[in-house]
Amino acid sequence: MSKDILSKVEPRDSELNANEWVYNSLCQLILSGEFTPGISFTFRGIANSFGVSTMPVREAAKRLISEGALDMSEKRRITVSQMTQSKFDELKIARLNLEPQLSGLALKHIDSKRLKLLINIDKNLDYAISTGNIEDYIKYNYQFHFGIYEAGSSPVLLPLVKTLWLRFSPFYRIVAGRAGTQTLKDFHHSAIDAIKAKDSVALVEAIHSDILEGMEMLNESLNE
Amino acid sequence: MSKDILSKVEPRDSELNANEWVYNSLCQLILSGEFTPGISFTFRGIANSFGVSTMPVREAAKRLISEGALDMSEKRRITVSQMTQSKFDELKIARLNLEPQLSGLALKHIDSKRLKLLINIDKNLDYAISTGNIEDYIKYNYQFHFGIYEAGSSPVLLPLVKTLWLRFSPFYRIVAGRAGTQTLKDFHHSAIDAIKAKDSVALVEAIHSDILEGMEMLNESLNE
DNA sequence: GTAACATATTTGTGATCACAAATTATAAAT
DNA sequence: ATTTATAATTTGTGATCACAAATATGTTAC
Repeated sequence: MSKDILSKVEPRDSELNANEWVYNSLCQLILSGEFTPGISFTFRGIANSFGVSTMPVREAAKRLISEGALDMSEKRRITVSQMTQSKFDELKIARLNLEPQLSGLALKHIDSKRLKLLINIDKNLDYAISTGNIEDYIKYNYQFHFGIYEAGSSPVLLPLVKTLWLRFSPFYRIVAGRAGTQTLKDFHHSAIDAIKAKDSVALVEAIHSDILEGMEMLNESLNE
Repeated sequence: MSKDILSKVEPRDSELNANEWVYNSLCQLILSGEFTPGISFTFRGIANSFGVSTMPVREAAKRLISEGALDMSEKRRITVSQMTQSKFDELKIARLNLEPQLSGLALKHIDSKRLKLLINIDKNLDYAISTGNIEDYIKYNYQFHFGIYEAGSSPVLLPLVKTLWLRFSPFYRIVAGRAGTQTLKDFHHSAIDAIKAKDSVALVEAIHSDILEGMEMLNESLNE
């Protein structure tokens, strides 16, 4: 792992344990599409990059392995998990069954301040789509979805869903450089309308459609 | 943690890493209802019980913490997570949305040998219900569900569902000693019939009903 | 008896070390 | 040039140590 990883990562909060800092940082790197599937590390390599010992790295990486985001596939090597069609299908099923429900639970906790935030994120997202900026698309798409999900406190479903995102996010990198984003319909507008109207059924439906579309885009790239 | 934990646990396979052995063992203890909610440990205590150093225990326990089965709530103490009504509701939602789907995916991979196994497990389950033996009920109920789920290889959904079971299983202990099991209808028979008929819709429906009933039983105990 | 304080012990965290196993690099042979 | 054999390096694993912070224990004072 290159030494300049630190520049792409939040500096360490003094109150944060080393292992939590490493874990959060690796999550951020995965979720932002910074890691390509197949890229590989070693504990010592990551430890050197972060300037810590191997101990906190082991805890952080092992956790990500158990969450399915990383693999210890070849022996003595930590890799970003490769995607397969069947894994992808399962991820799609899990997302479609959990995330709409989660958004439904969160709806009643979305206040006007958060709504304003979501509208702003969506504006950035629109721009990213129109300019084909896949990196910003990844970032704002994540912020939009979790901006909704995190409104309600869902200690079970929210971490579950986050592990799903950790698994498919590296594959946005595959669609980078293509014109894929420009063909996307924007179900986020429907979601925002539903939130304004406090219409739970409509919000669930919008999130469902959005997931379907996003995963379809990824699926097409997977089969080429 | 008492020293005789080793007697309740599979002996260590020589090919298994220490941390995997400890993890599997702790899972087994949790899933079998051996641990009561609120019971607390220390890394060193577990390490002594298993006769290993704290290293593999840290990895195993940290993983279970990240999976929501254990908590590091009070500082310097590892506990079996306490249940709350809202956590329980989320677990119910997650189970109802994932497990029926998972059983549907697995159906086509259930051969006659596995069907025979399931019928046998169900027989044991019936007996456990009729005699009010909650410990056997827990064991055979787990074997029945995962006997179905594990038929198909679902690398995403299966581990996800397992973490759900790790979270609610300790609460079967609460209903121990009550006559709760004797009032249970047996949706496992419906499930077996559906498997025999290779009827996916019926199987999904049976698993759904079974989860609903099982969680309802737990929910009643939670509110007393 | 009970509260307040000081002491002793235990805890999780992070770093370091030893080691066998796996990988990579090097040399030799055909 | 390609394969084979050997040496050197790197890897994950598990154990141990140091340490600050938290807990438990003992002691005193009222």
